[in-house]
Amino acid sequence: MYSIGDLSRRTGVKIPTIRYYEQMGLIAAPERSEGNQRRYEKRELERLAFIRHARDLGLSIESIRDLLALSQHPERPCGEADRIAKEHLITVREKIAQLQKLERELERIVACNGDHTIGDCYVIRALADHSMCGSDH
Amino acid sequence: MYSIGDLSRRTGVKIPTIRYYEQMGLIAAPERSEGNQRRYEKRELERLAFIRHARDLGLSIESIRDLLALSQHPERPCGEADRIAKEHLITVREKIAQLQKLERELERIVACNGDHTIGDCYVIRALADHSMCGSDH
DNA sequence: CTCCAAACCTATAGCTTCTGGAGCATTAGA
DNA sequence: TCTAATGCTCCAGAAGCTATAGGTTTGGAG
Repeated sequence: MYSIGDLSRRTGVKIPTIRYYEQMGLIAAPERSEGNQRRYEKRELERLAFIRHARDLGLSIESIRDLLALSQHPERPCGEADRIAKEHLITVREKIAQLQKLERELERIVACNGDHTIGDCYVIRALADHSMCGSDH
Repeated sequence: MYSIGDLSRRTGVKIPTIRYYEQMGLIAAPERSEGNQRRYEKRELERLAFIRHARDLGLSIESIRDLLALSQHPERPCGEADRIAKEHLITVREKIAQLQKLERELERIVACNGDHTIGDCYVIRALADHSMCGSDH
């Protein structure tokens, strides 16, 4: 039996976050001690570790909820779990591409040395005038 | 004189967002018509375009507030504006690196074909068991 | 057994950056 | 003059937590 603090230390999920997950229905309400404190079993530790890992990978609470539901049915084909992961991979790649565009633009903007005045600062001018942009964001 | 709708169409910033920016102090409360509707001048259109552009680049409201304050003092040296942009470039690069790590891990996870059952699905197993990860996130 | 600090409880509010709706007022054009 | 489009304020919600206040329980030391 683990207290909520044990669970937190073992998974790296903060205590209020564990309670939040319970409220959101990601983990079931656990047993309570006589004094009304949460007492968890190993099963719940594993489930929380699963959630933690998936969150680290950037999956949404919704996706995780779906994956958890799927994992309750080991006999079903796993195409759906695959689809969720693949879909997420696509959004991760899109984010990377977008950030790289921003990186290029920021590099251009930052090319100023900071040794002149705001009046002719490239940072300020670039932000004020979109037409100076190379890309089409 | 532009109505809030004109401003919205010209900058691509949604109407409630414009009102939100006013509330947050990013743009000044404009003149009002006799019937209490907002009436903007060209100056405010430019300021909003500046904000829009900076938001597109992912700058926080706080950073934008700083840049706007700086742009009010064209005589000052622009090192500060530079610093903000450079700092942002660093965080953008960090985000890219992190997402690329996730990309690699997801690629590994997704290598399954979806033609078997949840019980032995790599997606589910990989999420349940952190030790299967290559990287150290 | 008693005591006390650490850990736990609930409830609520706040963070960030908007977005949307309800219910009513104004404006612009036919 | 009429009416559709647009605008107003206020409030709630989304995501995913985090923090605070004010109180209770637990576990170990003496």
